[in-house]
This record gives sequence, structure tokens and C-alpha cells, in this order.
Amino acid sequence: MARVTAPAPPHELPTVAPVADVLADLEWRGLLAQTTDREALAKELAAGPLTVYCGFDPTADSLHVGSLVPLLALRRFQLAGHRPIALAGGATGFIGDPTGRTTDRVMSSPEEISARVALISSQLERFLSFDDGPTGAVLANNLDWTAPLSVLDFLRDIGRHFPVNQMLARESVSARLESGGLSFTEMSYQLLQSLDFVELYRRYDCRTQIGGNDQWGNITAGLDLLRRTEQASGHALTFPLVTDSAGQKIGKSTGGGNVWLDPDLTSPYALWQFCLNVDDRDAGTYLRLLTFVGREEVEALDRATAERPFARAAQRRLADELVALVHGPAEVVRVQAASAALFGGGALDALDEPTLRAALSEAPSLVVEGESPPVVDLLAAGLGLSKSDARRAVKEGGAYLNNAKVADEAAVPSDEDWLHGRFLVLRKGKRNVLVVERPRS
RNA sequence: GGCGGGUUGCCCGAGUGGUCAAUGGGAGCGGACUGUAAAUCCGUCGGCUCAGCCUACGAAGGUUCGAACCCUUCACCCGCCA
Repeated sequence: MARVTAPAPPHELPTVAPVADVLADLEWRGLLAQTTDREALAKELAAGPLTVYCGFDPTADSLHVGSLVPLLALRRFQLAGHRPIALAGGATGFIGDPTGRTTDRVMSSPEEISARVALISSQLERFLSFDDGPTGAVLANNLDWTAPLSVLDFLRDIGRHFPVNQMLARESVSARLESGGLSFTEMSYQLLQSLDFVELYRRYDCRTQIGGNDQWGNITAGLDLLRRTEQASGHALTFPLVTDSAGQKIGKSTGGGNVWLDPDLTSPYALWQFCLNVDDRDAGTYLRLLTFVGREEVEALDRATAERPFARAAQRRLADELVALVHGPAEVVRVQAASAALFGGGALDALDEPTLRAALSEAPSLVVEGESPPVVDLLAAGLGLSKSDARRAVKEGGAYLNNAKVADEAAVPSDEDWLHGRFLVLRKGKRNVLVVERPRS
């Protein structure tokens, strides 16, 4: 059964001004790609609380920054006085959405999927408000109604409404037919998603589904089913699939990996740093899509970026907002202190021990007992480099001990180098910081 | 099944008996510039007990003083013919 209320979120949702006109809000943020009859939708939105859903398939152990686009959109609807439903795809994740794929997904085991659903659900909960009022959010799992369904019932009650010729015509399917075909399993994905829509309509009178623009086909398939089985009409609303100035999907780090919401996968510090390093051309876009910062302020930040790019006001604001949103306001303070200490230049020995310790808690660390090995060995062990790499770093002038360049490949930290007698701050290049710690003697 | 072409470092791709750890490009990394950005420039880019040594050019054997390069077998990929 879907859970209607959630346990207390780990941190307070940020207080954000209510949204007066959610469509207008989405529009200036660049979040509107397509909608069904927009005027009708606007009219319904104005008439009273509408229930809006968006699905999240458990494709990994965590949501990533890109997932915030639809997730925050749900929250935007909530702030505008509507009820959001976050749907975890325990069933659809089982099948795998063929959209945008060229080959069958590798199937994960049921255990893996249910574990992921649990992880993702707990993340989804944190961005919505689960009060008892008419706009209280709902967290659902489509496995709840899909698992008990028999094959025969499914084929007779659902499958019957799907003309194969239409299914084949859908972009997600036809693309795959061109590139070698797809299995019946994957082609069924749109049926499951449509079934979800109908089920949420029955349970919560949900008649609006939102999602990325690649979901348009799946969403409208659901609208068709809703019309056929329930004689109900609903709405679809999609967001553009935004790419950054380098053509990458939003929320990809420079290395190409995802920036995750799970602090164990992407630390708050790493998230903050990721934001700070966002290209000038993308900062405004990110602010619009990934934060609740209002229009006037975003546009002011756009101007600030144009006039004084080096100040990186937009990136800083983005970093603070996102870290607060994802990890809580307390983390922002810690992360700022860490960044200031590590990028502020010299004077590490001026920091008192608690501050230093807090600042460095985000960096990888290494514990050394007894005699200290040479700097090169510490770098290699702590940063996962080969010895040659570490040696090269020194040779190229890219190795630092307590913010001072290390010139000698054979350098060994001296007793005076240990800050407060306990810490060494090693660095390779600008960003790869390593903390070496030794037990209090 | 037959004939031909191919398999090189993270990716692309040169190299056809010694001067090959292997040209060039991309990615990555470091430096300079700067703003922890972009662009640009320079450097670097298998490992190590690092002026030397070890391991590497699909796999295994062979020829040779010496092989990524020649020969044999095997595996995989791509063409053409059945």
C-alpha cells in the first residue's frame, strides 16, 4: 500500500515563497517543453488543488542532481497549492524503460531493485512536504498494484487497450526497431506506466503527469488509457531535456560521472565544488532548474555573472542553495569553511585544530603511525595514484605540502610540518586534497 | 564452408626485423594565465627499488644475435563469394 505520510524528514524543507502561478513559474525557468491543452490545464490549476505525479525508476542506488529537475517540479506544484505524488518505480524499474536506449537493459535482481527503491524513496521524501492537508504529498511504489496483478487480467484489462500499431509508432519503440529490435518485455514498459497513471487516478484522483520530454510518449499513452478505461481526461506536462554548454546531460561531473544526492556517493563538499565550477553560461540555467530562487534574484545573478564573472556570484548561490536543499543548511557552513581553508591559499597553520579538522573532514584521509614515509608515497597511497604518477606530480610542480610546493621527489615531511602535531595537508594540483593524520603522541 | 582485410597504450590511429614504451589526434593529469571558469599556451601521459630495470602492440608457440613488425596455430571482428 502506498504510504501517505512519511517519517519526519532529516532536515527542514527550506522555507520558500509560495508559487502563485505554477505554469508561469515553470515557463520562465525554462521548464516547459510540451503540455496538453495548456489553457484547460491552467484553468484546472486555478480552480483548486490538482494531483500531479512523476515517476522515478530505481536505476541506481541514489538519485542524482538531474533527478532534481522533476522532483523539484513536484515541489513547485505543491508550493502552488497542489498535491504531488512521487512514484518509485519498483515495477517499471524491473522492466526497464526502452526510451533513449539502443539495447536491452541489464536486468537487476528483485533484491537489488527493492533495495534501490527503498534508498530512492527516502530521498524523494526529503523534498516534499507530507502534511495532512489537501496538498500533502504521497509517496507510492507501483509494485504495490502491479505485483498482485495476474497476467491474464493484465492482458485482458490493460493490454486490450493498446493497439500494437500505435505502440510500434512511438519514438521509443520505433528507434529500437531500427537499431535491431527490442523484447516484448521492454515494449510493455509503456503499458505499465499507463497502468500507474490509471491506478493513481483511482486512488488519488490524479489526472496530471509530469516528466522529462522523452517521457511524452509514455505519458500520453497513459492519458489514452485513462480515457478508455475511466472515461477521464487528464494532462501531460514535460520539461525540456536540458544539456549544459558542453552538450552534457545536466548534473554530470567533468569526469562524466553523475553527481549524486547520496552524501556517501557525492559528498556535500564535492557537490558544492561541482556547483562552484559550473560554467558561467550554465549557472543561470542551473539556478532556474535546480533551486527555488526567484526570478528577480536569478536575473540579478545573471547580470552579476556578466559584469563580474570572476566573483562567481551565481555559482556560489547555486552551491549554497543546492547543498542546503540536499544536505541541510548546517552542511553549507561546514563546506564553506572547508573550501575557504583549502582554496584560500597559505596560512593553514593559522587555523585552530577544530576548524582545521572540520574543514578537512571532506577530503580523503590517510593515517600514518611512526615515521612518516616520503611525500610521494603518501600521495600515491592517499589519492590512489601510481608511484610514477605521484613522482610526476612533484616533477611537474603540482604537489603541495601544507599549501607549499614540494620541489624534491625524495622529500619527507619534517616534524614541524605536522599541523598541531597531527595533520599534513597534501595536495596534487588545485583540487585533489589529501589529509594525513597521525595519532596523538 | 572458401577467399581477402583486420585485432597496437583510456579512445581514435600510425608504425611492417634493430635507433619502439612505440609518430599523431582526443580524453585525462600538472603548470602558466585567470576567477577553484572558458579559451589559449607549455609540459606530461605503462609500472618500478627510476640516468637503470620490468611488463607491454588479440592468445600461444616458432624463426632470429635481436620481432609490434617474419612464420605456424587458435580466438574474435569486418568485407566478398557459397
